[in-house]
Amino acid sequence: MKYIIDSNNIIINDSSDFDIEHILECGQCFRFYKKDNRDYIIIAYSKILRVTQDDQQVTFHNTTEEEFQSIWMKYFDLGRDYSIIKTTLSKFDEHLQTAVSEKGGIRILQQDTWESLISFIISQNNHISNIRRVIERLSNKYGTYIGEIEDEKYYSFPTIEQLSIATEEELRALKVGFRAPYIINACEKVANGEVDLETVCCGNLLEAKKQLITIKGVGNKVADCVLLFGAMRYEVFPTDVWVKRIMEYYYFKEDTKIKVIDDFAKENYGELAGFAQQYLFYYARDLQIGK
DNA sequence: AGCCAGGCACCGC
DNA sequence: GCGGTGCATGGC
Repeated sequence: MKYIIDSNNIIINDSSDFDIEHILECGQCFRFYKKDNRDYIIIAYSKILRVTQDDQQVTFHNTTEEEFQSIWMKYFDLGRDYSIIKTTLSKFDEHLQTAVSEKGGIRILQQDTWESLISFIISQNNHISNIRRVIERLSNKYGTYIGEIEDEKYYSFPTIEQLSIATEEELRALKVGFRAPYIINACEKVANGEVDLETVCCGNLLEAKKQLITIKGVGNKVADCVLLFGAMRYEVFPTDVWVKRIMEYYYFKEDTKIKVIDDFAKENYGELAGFAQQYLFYYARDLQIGK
């Protein structure tokens, strides 16, 4: 995607496949702050970025070309042509076509694998607003101070080493609830190499998933989220309550096992299953479909 | 007040 | 292997 440099800002003029609200509010990431309509502060890779958008353009504030190329191009997946993905998915059926049309500004962020692992452990049986608050508390306590905007201080997501010092009592004090031992177990298994993030990220997919679900508190769905949102494994189809509901509502017309939905998605959407999932999830949740 | 949330571990069968 | 239940917390 082409960009232009305007003093301290980087600007994109073609935003047909980029909507900062869709990208952030679609449930894939948790470390952002809405300052105004289509005006967000994002924390990722130990950096703070402000993004604003209007009808003409997207502006990435106060960043350099070097930082933009090395971090944000990748983070926002700007090297990928989403118009092809959307066209392909729209051809499958009218429901997917509607979801893609309504939520066409979604892009799947290339987030950090470790941060995704902990974040989606926290996400289980939880509301997105609460997930975000818990992750913010974790970052404030165990992460590194990375700067401030308008008197608000921001902290990076804790590294494995930083989070490994946390005790169960401390974590419970941050209101992670029953997930406290899960986080500790994730720290242990990643630190001692039983779970190799390099494998999760770039190795054999089945081996990656096998390793992930050895962690207490990581089952099929959390593993799939880590693989999709933290490891660019676009062939996985995380099926949560919302995806289950919309798939039952549109396709199966009855209570359906997750395995059946998963197989259906893989067979139909193939390499694009992860993208399909995200359009469907955001669309369904926004409209409360099937609830 | 009771139900639910981007589920999972644990238990009984 | 499969289905039921409890789980911390907060919002509605």
